Amino acid sequence: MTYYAFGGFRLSSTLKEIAKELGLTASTVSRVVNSKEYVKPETRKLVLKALEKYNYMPNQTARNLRSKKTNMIAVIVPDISEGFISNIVKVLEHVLGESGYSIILCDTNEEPEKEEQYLNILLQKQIDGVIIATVSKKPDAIFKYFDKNLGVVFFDNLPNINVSFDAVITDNVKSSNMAVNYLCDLGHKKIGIIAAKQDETTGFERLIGYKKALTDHEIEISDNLIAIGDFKEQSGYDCMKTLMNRNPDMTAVYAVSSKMTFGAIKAAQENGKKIPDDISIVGFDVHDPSGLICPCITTIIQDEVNIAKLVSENIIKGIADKENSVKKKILLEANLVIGNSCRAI
Amino acid sequence: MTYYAFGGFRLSSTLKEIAKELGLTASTVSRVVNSKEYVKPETRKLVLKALEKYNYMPNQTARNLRSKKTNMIAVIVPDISEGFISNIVKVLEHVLGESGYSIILCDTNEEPEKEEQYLNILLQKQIDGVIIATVSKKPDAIFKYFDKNLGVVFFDNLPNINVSFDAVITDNVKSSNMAVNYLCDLGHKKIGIIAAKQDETTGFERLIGYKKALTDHEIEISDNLIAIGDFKEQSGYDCMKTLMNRNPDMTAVYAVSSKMTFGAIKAAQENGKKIPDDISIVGFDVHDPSGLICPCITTIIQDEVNIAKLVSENIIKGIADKENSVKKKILLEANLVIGNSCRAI
DNA sequence: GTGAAAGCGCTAACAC
DNA sequence: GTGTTAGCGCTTTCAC
Repeated sequence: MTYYAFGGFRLSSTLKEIAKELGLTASTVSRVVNSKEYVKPETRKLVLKALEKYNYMPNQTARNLRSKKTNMIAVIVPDISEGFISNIVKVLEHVLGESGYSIILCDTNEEPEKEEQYLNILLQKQIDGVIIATVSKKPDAIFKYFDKNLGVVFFDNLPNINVSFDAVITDNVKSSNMAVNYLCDLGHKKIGIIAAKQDETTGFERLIGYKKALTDHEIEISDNLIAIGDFKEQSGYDCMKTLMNRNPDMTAVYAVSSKMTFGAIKAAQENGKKIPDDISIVGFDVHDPSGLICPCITTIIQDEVNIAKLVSENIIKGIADKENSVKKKILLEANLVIGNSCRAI
Repeated sequence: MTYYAFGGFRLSSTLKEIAKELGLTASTVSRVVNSKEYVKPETRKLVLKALEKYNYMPNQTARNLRSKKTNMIAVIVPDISEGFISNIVKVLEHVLGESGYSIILCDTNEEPEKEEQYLNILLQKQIDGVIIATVSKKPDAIFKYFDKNLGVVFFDNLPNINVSFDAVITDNVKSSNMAVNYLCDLGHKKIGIIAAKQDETTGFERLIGYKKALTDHEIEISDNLIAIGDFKEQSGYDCMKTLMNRNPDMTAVYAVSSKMTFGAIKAAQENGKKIPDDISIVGFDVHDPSGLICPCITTIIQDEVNIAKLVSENIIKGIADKENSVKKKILLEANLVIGNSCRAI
């Protein structure tokens, strides 16, 4: 087995050092490093050999200072351990990496204040752009950090503010509509919803879609069938209990987040309800990497890959052409993935 | 609703500009910014007001260049969408953030070559440290990037090399031992293992633990009961098929990764085997955020929070005292979480 | 207490 | 073709 001293051959030489070694000047060496013209072929060869010999690596910090670019993009998310988020982050990292960007990951743990703290640090770090799934209720607090030198793209949830900005999101109204239509078409009339915070666009729009579907099917909207949670499992559980209490005749429930779906199912099972025999369930963002969840849950699945690709595309555009890039909101369609958590009635 | 021009109040002024405004010099303003002594109280007050007025933010790029520190730590992982990894990354980000570090996330997608590519870029970016769950088979290729200016901590899988380095890992031998002991104690004699790549320490050591448990229980080790996968679901499926073919009398299987466990279960179910009635299964790293997987799988769960905390602690130490910090390997115990995928025999 | 000067490592405009 | 110079924004001696 080969023996190594910890630490390999990095000598971390500078342009100047190498130039001195060769009796040249930093400019010339720089020209070679950056493959610029106007260097005598022989000189170039000499320099290249020295670069190799000293294992030269350009110091990006110095370059950043000069170019006022860092090739770093921050990705601010509420919870990296959530499937929907980590799937998107994975693609973001991959696609943006191919364009030479590195990703600074910031997990706010769903705490709005942390978004501000992060933005403060990140701007000092001179990042080129920020991709953010915000949970903030105070768009002012966030927007004040954005200036023309920063590319910004929102995804998942949007700030509730009257300014144009770039965003890539799922058409939440349409998705919910699809989910609830599906239940209506199966013959359900008493359909509950476990919605979410109405001051977040995701929560708000998903409720709209539910109402629209009912209206389209000429089913009356009843407040008794609407419960508002906070995206987390416990609230799904609590909401489900409430809904079941209030509506003994409810035959289906639509829950607008994965964790609330899990909570709802546990509440139903605890009350002795079988899924889908006694109650049908449609979820949102329910990922099952195991493929072993039973019953297999019918759920809305967002187009994570394309969300990430479009976010990447737009942040790159936004960084390249800060002044003129037209701010736009891109809506993607989601899919209803049919499992066996719903039955016809 | 308030109206905003996109872009808030950032004026991105420099020390020099502010100094000029006040008829002072950058040094003095710098002293105030950095809360240094030797500034007349009145001057300080004046400067503070100006800093506020112009919303001064120090340019970290410039500071980095000067201080040769960036307060950035790279985290290189094979797959951020895997539960074990994202749980650890979440804690790392949180703990290291509290110490003023930002995290650059690098997902290698299990491709060893990408580790080298990343390290190359990261070193140019002058990161202070790197935390890495390597998948590389050529430790040389990685080690050559590590010098005394870089804090390095390994976790999960270790490079197979004769150099001392910092690492925090689960005691794989002991964990496997625990898993297989459990099966033995339930009375199983014909216990299969779906192990993993023997050139990765994780794969290698988990097989050792299996053998040790059998030996301790005076059960003969049979090659027929050993299948080697690659951590992924398909291989778990394939290995399970092979094991079942070769050993019709096999009553239990231990799979050393979550995805292989899922694959194995599907293969078993496809062959009409009920779990745990016909075959008992113990998995590794099987996370079920839904709590709805049935049967609930008995599995080894690593102590992710403490792994992340110890990694953080050690990378910080390693960065602070590069020369003298003693390189050490920290072994943590895992837990066997009992579900209902195993039965006594 | 404050300023002047140098320099972190690199690049680019301008000279020669 | 190559060197000289200046400067990105900041910190830190060293003078005064």
